[in-house]
Amino acid sequence: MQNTPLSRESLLPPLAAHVLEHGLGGASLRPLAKAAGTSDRMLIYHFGNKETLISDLLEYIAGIYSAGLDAGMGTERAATRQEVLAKILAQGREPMMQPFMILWWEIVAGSARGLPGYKEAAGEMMERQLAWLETQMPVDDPDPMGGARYLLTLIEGTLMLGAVGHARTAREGLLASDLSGD
Amino acid sequence: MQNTPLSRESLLPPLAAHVLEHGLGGASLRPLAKAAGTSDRMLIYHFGNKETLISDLLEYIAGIYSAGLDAGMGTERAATRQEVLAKILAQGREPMMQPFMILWWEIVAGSARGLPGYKEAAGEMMERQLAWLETQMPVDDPDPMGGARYLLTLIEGTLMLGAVGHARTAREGLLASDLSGD
DNA sequence: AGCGATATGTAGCAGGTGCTACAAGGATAA
DNA sequence: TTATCCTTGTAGCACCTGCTACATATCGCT
Repeated sequence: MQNTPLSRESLLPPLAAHVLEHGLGGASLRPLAKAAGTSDRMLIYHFGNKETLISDLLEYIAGIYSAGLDAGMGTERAATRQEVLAKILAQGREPMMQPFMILWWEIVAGSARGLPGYKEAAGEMMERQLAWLETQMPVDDPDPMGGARYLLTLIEGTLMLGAVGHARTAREGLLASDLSGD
Repeated sequence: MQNTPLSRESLLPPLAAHVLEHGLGGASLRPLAKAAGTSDRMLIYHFGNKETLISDLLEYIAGIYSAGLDAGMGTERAATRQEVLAKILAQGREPMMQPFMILWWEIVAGSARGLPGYKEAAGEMMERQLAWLETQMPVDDPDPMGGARYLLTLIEGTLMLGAVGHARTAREGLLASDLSGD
């Protein structure tokens, strides 16, 4: 036995990578351990049980998502709500974000079903996205707080429709909104 | 061995009931079979394998969802888009719809991950909801088709935020939309 | 040097997983 | 009656599941 001892902190990054690639639902200890270069035995030792592991992992993933949001975009503001929306939807379509988007719906599902740790992680991510959205609102927006919430609702609806193959429906819907530049 | 032989059709209702209660993710053959009063052996016999079973089950669930939509609401039209939205969101909050709402996010997650059968079921449900929504649009709406798509996007975003404990965020967002009666 | 706490490897347990082999019941057709 | 097919029950297989018992190595402390 050698080198730096494992710890929750050192284990979480490879675990998160594995979950981002393969999902949460089918995640079981032995594949997770293999991805982290350890054994299931050690995962249980460091996290206590699987439930805690998943909770900690979700919290960690929420953290890197938030950090990615903060770092991901410059400070130039959009001029209209419509531009903000377009910018964010374009960002969500980036290939780099894809594993995240896919995982996101699993987190929502777990949250809806009340699985431990899921709602906290999902709520945190929403909060961060909302906060970030507020900073992106046009400077002359009459109601930046409310507008950010409105856009968030539209964004999530659009993403959901995209996830089930109805991206076009959402696109056509946005054209019929007050955002379409009428 | 006795009475009416089993068939896919006779098996699907109890299977759907079980899945609506316990979810799709952890659904395994033996509990499913028990819920249907049979053995895993017979489920495989009638459906071939688990994947086909789940696909057929999703299709069936999409069907009963559609039927529920058709039967669920009267024909009196709302006068404004806002009223349509409020009516639908109220319907979604009904306790009877809760198992459906919870299952829905699992279907979305499976659809996003590309699991077989999920996208078809999710797409079908969206299509039905959209069609139904179009019939509910105000008679004097300038763009019923686009408006229905716009409302669908808002609805799904609102439901998602609700699923992760941010119902309030969505509510405040809707107040900042053009629907708020300004 | 000795001791206790921490960290890890090896083996294994009881139970669950999808699925299959085999046999047999019952209905139907010849 | 006999043959055939459809349907079902009983056992079981190989594998995976989370988790644990036990032994052992390593490190800091006294």
